Amino acid sequence: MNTPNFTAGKCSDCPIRHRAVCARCNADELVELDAIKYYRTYEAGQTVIWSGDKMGFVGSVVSGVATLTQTMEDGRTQMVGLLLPSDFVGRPGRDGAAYNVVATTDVVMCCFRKKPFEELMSKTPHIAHRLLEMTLDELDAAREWMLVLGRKTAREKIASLLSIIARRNTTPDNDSVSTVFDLPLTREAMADYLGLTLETVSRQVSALKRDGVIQLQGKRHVTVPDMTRLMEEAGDDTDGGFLI
Amino acid sequence: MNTPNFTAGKCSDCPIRHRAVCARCNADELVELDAIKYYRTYEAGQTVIWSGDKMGFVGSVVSGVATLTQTMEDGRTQMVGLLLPSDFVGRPGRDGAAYNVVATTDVVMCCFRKKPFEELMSKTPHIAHRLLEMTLDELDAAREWMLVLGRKTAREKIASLLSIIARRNTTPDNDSVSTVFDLPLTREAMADYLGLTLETVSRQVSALKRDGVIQLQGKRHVTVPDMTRLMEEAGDDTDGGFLI
DNA sequence: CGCTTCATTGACGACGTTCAAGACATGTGG
DNA sequence: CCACATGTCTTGAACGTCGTCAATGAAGCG
Repeated sequence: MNTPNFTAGKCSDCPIRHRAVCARCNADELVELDAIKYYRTYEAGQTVIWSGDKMGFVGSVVSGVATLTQTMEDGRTQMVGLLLPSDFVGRPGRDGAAYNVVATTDVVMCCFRKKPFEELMSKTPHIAHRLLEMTLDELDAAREWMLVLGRKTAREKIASLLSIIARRNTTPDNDSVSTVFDLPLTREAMADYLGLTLETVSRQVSALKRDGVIQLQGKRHVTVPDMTRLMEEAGDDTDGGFLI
Repeated sequence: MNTPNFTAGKCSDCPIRHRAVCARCNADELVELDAIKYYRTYEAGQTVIWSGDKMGFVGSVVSGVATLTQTMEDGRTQMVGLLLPSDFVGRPGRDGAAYNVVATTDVVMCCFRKKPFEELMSKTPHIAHRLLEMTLDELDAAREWMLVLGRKTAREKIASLLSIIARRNTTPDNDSVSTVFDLPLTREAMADYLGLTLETVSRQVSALKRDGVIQLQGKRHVTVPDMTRLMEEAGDDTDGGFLI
């Protein structure tokens, strides 16, 4: 139900039309993209791409959530990206995948065959410009996350993750102030995101609940009565100083 | 002496001509860039840009080393980027700086006035393409660093930092195998990079020295007798599996 | 019902931080 | 030349956060 059925294919009806890599394209360019695109679906838990494998395509997440992870030989793993609808997957100009991509919910991807996509990119500036913009945003997000990983306590890390998900994933709430959302991640995935163990994640989530910062219905459904409080717990500036 | 005197201004003689944001530009485009560029020098320790300030320019590091840092209200700081010669500073399309930029050695910057640079970017694809490529590389580096911050031990972190600096900063060594370089960072800066305290950095550097992984002449001059050993200590794949 | 997966909770210990003292190098002034 | 100050780094001891290991609970499914 939070995976809307979009596998039809008309770009004009596409839910991510205005935010994805194709956002700036005009009608003509969309026709060209249309010719090299196809949809693929992945079930929750399925691996989309293995690190090191040759990639035949790049693409956008249309619906669902996927994760980007790195793994060391001994099995320690770190998530390095959370892919939400409209996020771009793959790197033009590179053959091999640098990370594992795993679907954490059912996922629909809009894929472009890589070679034609690269040619299209060099012909039309709109795609390249949008991709640059998106990459710069991701770089900012990665750097924000470096602060979380390097300097925040376990409690602050959890609060940071919750407020990020809340910001990108809120379902407009009927009863006013409080923010409500579903966690798209298991405790283990949260741990991999935050550089913690799943036990520590569980403990800190419980602690935030005990202290009234969040409420839980089941294990995944979260209510935040006071976002400002949550952001204070995250150690962030509460007065969101935004850059344009 | 490791700050070569380049403040003259002919792009053709520029030491970073082939790697910076201008790398792909042809002669005509260089002329246009030339018209909006100017050089600035900063002394070691000097702040180049304050986070939040309005930025009138973007630019490239020509020589020297600078750092990109984020700071929390209570003073905890995390380095999120290490700017070496040819690296790009600033974000086209954004007015305010998101990070502090501090020169750790004497630095020469090649600056472009922001507005004209943005106009030039939208006219010529070469600059935008090169910037996209560089941004993707930086994103990869940031993600690599997330693994270091989230999952590596203090000892592995130090070894990781040393091997990165060794890779980008090696002075070709007369006597064969061993790798020699100068650390451009204080212990405190290393700590800020690695999400550690300076005491822990000091202890782990001493430990690596005691165990023969590195040798020190003074506090900054490092000799690595066996790079493979160092990379093992870093927890990295020793067989550098490279992506193209 | 048993089986699996995901999550919670407790006890204990290791790793890294904190606090504190001291080493070492460089520079300044008497 | 020595006394003194300053900045950078090293080292030690005590502490605390988070990881490890293990048992238990809760929910979904054949």
